[in-house]
Amino acid sequence: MGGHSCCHKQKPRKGLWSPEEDEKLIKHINKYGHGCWSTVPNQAGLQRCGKSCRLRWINYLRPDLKRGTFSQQEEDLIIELHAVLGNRWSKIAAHLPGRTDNEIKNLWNSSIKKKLTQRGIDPSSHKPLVKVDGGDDDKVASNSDKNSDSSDLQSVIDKSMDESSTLKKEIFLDQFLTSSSSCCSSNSMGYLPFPQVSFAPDYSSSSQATSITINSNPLFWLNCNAISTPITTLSTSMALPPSYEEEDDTIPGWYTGNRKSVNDGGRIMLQSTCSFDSGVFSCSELTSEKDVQAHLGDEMEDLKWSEYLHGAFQSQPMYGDIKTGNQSPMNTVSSLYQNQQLRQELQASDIHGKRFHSVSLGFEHL
DNA sequence: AAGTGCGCCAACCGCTTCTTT
DNA sequence: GAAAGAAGCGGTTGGCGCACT
Repeated sequence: MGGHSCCHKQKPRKGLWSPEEDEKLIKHINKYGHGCWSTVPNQAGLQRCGKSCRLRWINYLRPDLKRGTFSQQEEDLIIELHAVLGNRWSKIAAHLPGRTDNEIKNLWNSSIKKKLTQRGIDPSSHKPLVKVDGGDDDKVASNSDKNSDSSDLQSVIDKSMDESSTLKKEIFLDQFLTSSSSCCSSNSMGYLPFPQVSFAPDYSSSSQATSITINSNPLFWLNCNAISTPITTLSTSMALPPSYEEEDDTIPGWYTGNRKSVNDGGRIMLQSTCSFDSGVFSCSELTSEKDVQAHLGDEMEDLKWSEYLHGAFQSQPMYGDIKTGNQSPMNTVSSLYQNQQLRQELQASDIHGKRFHSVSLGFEHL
């Protein structure tokens, strides 16, 4: 494209902006607003393309920009959001006030990517990297590439999601987003009759019992003040090694995020502390999807179901050394880690294959 | 001091999406 | 519904500054 309508008349200036140009642009926008960007260069007396003016304003001159280095919390949030949203920088930026998509993209490419790789995490898939057997020491591969046997929960999920239900989820989400008409506040959100998948293999009778509830309703994470996050509530006793139970809040290994461990009559309940105002969701609260509108912060989010799946199940971050037990101000992101925890716990179970077959069957009912 | 390599970041490019006519 | 223009987005590039040799 190169040639915008605003650039036809005269050859636009390129390259870095001079302070004079900045001043002109600021003055003009402060006085008149930007209106149509293609007319800004002429009106402001700039020999720039309107697109270039827009970019300069958005990325550099806007008064609400937060300059300076990213905090650790911001970085963590970016990583977590990236796990959910992928390279959708503008979406990610929407959750970091004062930061631009360009800034975040640059940070990702220059810094975060490297850090994750050093920590043995594939920055694109957010899965742990593993050494390739017999290969070059430096060669690593995504864990999921290697461990694809049927006992791998991830592959089970991937298969069931990718092959049989992604299309349905997309259709569903389309309906969900387009049919939405009423706004739901953070404490009166609507619910879909979406399968709240539960496996409850008699957890009252056996120490081997595992009760897992995966709430697959996109609203559970779309309607979140700070970040969209799937809620995975799990109450389990068998999957946790004794040390977990003893250490209460401290889960060794990769996860030391924000969680509570509640002793519930012999069972250890790991509970999300997601910052949903309403706190507890129940099936009885479900309403028709017609009544539902997803909110992500203040804006409608156009997440597709397949992306949700990737975020919730396929792209679980494992940043044990990032999370150091201190609670992030962004509480809501922590539940992402819980999905990872869920996976790990299920991997310890010899029955999880069946369980996730049930998940996919459940989704089939969409 | 000069040359080189590297990282960071602002800006560009081209494509897609949205809006208007 | 189609076409055109505008805006938005994400990948990529290029230049600057710094560290190292």
